[in-house]
Order: sequence, then C-alpha cells, then structure tokens
Amino acid sequence: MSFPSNDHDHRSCVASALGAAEAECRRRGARLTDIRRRVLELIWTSHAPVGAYALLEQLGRGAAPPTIYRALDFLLAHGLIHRIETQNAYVGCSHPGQPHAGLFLLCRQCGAVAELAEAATTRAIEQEAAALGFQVDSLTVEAHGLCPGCRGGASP
Amino acid sequence: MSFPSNDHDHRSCVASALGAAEAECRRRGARLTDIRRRVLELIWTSHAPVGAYALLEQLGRGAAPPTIYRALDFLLAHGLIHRIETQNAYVGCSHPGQPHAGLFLLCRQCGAVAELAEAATTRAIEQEAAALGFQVDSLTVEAHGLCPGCRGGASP
DNA sequence: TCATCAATTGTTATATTATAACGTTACATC
DNA sequence: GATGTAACGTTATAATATAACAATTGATGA
Ligand SMILES: [Zn+2]
Ligand SMILES: [Zn+2]
Ligand SMILES: [Zn+2]
Ligand SMILES: [Zn+2]
Repeated sequence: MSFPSNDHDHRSCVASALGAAEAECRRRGARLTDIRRRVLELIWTSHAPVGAYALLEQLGRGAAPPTIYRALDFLLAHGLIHRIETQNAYVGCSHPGQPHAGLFLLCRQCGAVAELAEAATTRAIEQEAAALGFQVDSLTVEAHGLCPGCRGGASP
Repeated sequence: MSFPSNDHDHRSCVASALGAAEAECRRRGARLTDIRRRVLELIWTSHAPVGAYALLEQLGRGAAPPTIYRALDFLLAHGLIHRIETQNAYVGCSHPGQPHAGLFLLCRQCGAVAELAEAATTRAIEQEAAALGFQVDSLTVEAHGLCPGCRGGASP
C-alpha cells in the first residue's frame, strides 16, 4: 500500500506473500507448482520490479525463456504479480484476491515500487473516459519520481 | 482531445499536425529534418499507434533501425509524439507545445487512440502520491477498452 | 491397477523491439 | 574555405518475448 521501510522484516514480507498466493490458488483451484512458486519467491526478493531474464538467471540450471514466461503468465493471470509496462519488468501484487487496477509509484533512484489500490483515481479516469463515450476495461497507471526515502536527502 | 469521427478530413488532420510541428520546432530552435518530418507524417497516417518497425518498412529503401529510433527519439524529446507503453508503439501528440501528461484511451477493437490533457486526473494522482511522500515527475496512464464507435454496435 | 487425457514442463528455434559503435555527410559559424 | 557539431549511414548485437513440438507429470475414472 505504501513504501516499505528500509529496515522492515523482509523475510516475513516474502512469507506472507507466498502464503497469500497459496491461499488464492487454492481458492481458485489453480496449481502453484514448484517452478511458479520459486518464480514468485524470486520476484518478492525485493520490492523493485525484476526483468524476465534476471529471473531466468536466478532460476539457474538451464532454464529456458519459455519456462519463465509461462510462470509469469500464470502469476499474472491469477493476479499474483503485475507487469510494469514502462520497465518490461514484474513485481509482486500487494493485494491478491481483491480485484483492483494496479496503480504504481516507481522511484527512479532506488527502484522501489509502491502499489496503490485507491479506487478514487480509477473512478476519476473512468468518469473522464465515460464523458467521451469510452468504456474502460483495464487501466495502466505508472508514476515515476522520487520515493520518500530518496527525497529526504539521506540515502534510502 | 476526443475520438476522431470516422469521416473527418484526415488530410487536414495531418496537415495541421505537421504545421504545428514546424512551428514548435522553430520555437525551440530544433531542426525538423526530412527524415523526422516523414516519420512524423507516417505516424499521423492513422489515429492508431504505430510500431517502430512498421514505420521502418514504410520509410522504405534500406533504412535501418537506428534511423527510425533516432527520429522517434527526436520527436519524443520535443513533445511531438508519445510512446504507448502497453503497445510498444508511437502516436502523434494532440497538444504539442503545451506541457501535459499523456493520458490515453486505447480502443481494443479498432485501435484508435484519444489523448486527454485534463489536469484533473493528473492532479488526483499527484495528490495521492504526495500523501505517501512520493514526488511525481512523470506519469503514464493508458486505459484500454472500447471507443464510442465500437461500443455502438455499428462497426466503426 | 493402469489406461487415458489434460496440464505442465523441456527443448530448439525464431520473432520482435531496441541500442552500441564507428565512420561519413551535411550544416552552421567564423 | 577551415572548423566544429549535429545528423545520418551501416553493421552488428543486445534485450525482450513467442512459436512449435516433444516429453513428462498428475489427475480421473474404467
Ligand atoms: Zn495488485
Ligand atoms: Zn527511492
Ligand atoms: Zn500529447
Ligand atoms: Zn474502436
């Protein structure tokens, strides 16, 4: 929902994301296989978006591109990750299960990302669109700038 | 500002865009060379985003990728076109000269795009971000859905 | 149990989008 | 015209993503 503090317990951060993913997959009758689980874990290694080929390297031992892209497709389809269009990269979803338009704040300095799920902005855009007769099905919002930590002068 | 009607005079549409580009380049002391002008004209051939390699083909006779990407970089830098991140494609700017965050409505059926320059949405996002201490430098908003023409049942 | 079918993964090749590097040409300015 | 810079040509390659098909796994019911 907001930017993670620099000293937060990231281990529990990852654990809770994986737990939520398991639950969501059970709920949906989807199989969170070993590969998919490992990819999701790798994505959650940091709070910054990760590229497909970076994940591929970390996956190790002769994994080929289709392996990673299939896992990403699965995770995207089930709302467990988002694709950051302006970076060709992927980030874990902070609100799995609850439908929402991803709205991202991307720090240009430290790379951190925060995902908002406020409906206000979404509604504002939908209304502006509706005024022109346009029906919005999906929405991509990516704001680039400086996160609180990187603005403060102190390095994040 | 809105979706072009299907029977609008597109010739004058292109002409006015090229005229505005010339004026803006004069104002900025930038050189709208022949290649850059032709690329801009090709982009304005339709109101749908065009990919770099599609432009390259239309440019003809042995033009290589750097040629097109340099022209695109120039046109982007001077605010004459926008990049549509969700489509790796480029579209002419409807409001050259006046600074604005591009906010795009993209029809998934006919491919048409409308560019909004309403400051309201931009401000809403900036305020939501500011509430978290995030300073927005640039903003990407791309809404996918159905344009008025494609909603109406009648094919556009 | 095991036959069967669908989902998942492996493997190889290739498509698509974009940039690096370096030489050459055109243009402005003196 | 000499000089410096911006623009362009050319070749190669990087980065991102998908096609196609074979092999494997896992559920499901005869
Ligand atoms: Zn999300
Ligand atoms: Zn930061
Ligand atoms: Zn614009
Ligand atoms: Zn349409």
